[in-house]
Amino acid sequence: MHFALTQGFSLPKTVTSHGWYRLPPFRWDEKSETLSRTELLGSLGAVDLTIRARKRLTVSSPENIAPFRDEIDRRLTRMLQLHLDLEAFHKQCRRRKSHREVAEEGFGRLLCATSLFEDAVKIILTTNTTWGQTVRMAENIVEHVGEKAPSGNKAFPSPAQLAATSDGFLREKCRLGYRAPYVLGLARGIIDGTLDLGQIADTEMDTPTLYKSFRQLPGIGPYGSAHLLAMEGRHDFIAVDTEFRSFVRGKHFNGRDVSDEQMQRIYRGWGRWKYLGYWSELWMENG
DNA sequence: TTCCAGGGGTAGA
DNA sequence: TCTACCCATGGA
Repeated sequence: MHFALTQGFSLPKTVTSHGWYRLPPFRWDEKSETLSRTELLGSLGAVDLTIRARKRLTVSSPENIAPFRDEIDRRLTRMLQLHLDLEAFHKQCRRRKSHREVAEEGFGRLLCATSLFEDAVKIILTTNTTWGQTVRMAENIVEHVGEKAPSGNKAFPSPAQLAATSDGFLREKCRLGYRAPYVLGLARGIIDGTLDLGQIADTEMDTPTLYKSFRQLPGIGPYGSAHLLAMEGRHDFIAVDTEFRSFVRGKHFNGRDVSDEQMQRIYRGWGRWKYLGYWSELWMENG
């Protein structure tokens, strides 16, 4: 199955744009530049998908996925932010000596899950913990709750599958700690209809409204909401976390202790591309 | 032991 | 609107 690609798209740069590719059900093979994922796909249940990009995007699977072409197209578009027009951001990068490399390399697309639900859950798993524990929590959820494909690989659970677990199970088996009620509240809210993700992530909303909308989700605060916005391709808000603070303090303030507001002010000139302005600096620093 | 990590919810001011 | 405090977990 093939899909057209926009010019300048790079699969490895998009995949490794941040840590998401280390969280199951993503599997990334750096050598062959192949991204794999196990997806719940309608009547097929859990199926393995393998994604490569040369001149176009190629998706292959051991199952007959042809009837699901439109659905796969929608999911890959979200996952790789294929709809995102980065020209205005790259234009700003070209104007700054410090960021020319960002435009030349085509950086700016972030790897996302194939659904807002999965991204929201994973963002909850990143809060107030180490990255190693986030990875472990995601592994536990996929291992203990995810549906198994014929290969043995497992998919990320659906809202219904997570809603059917319990607080005790998510704490004891998945080691979520106090995050358990947030994840459960999110899943159960979707199932009982009190949370409508389609309505909450209404693409017609202006960005500040969407930011407030995401903050209604359990366990999603200012950091999580800004992160979810970036995954919707909106970069007006910066997700301020300990990594942002330590990076900006070191790069722009000689290690001095300054307020979050002062740190965010550094990126004011980026307009609607503030988060990518910061994120691209982090990306350049990490090679 | 104590601290704290890619924060968020809540009560009280 | 702002601040202080609590929240599970596990590595340093």
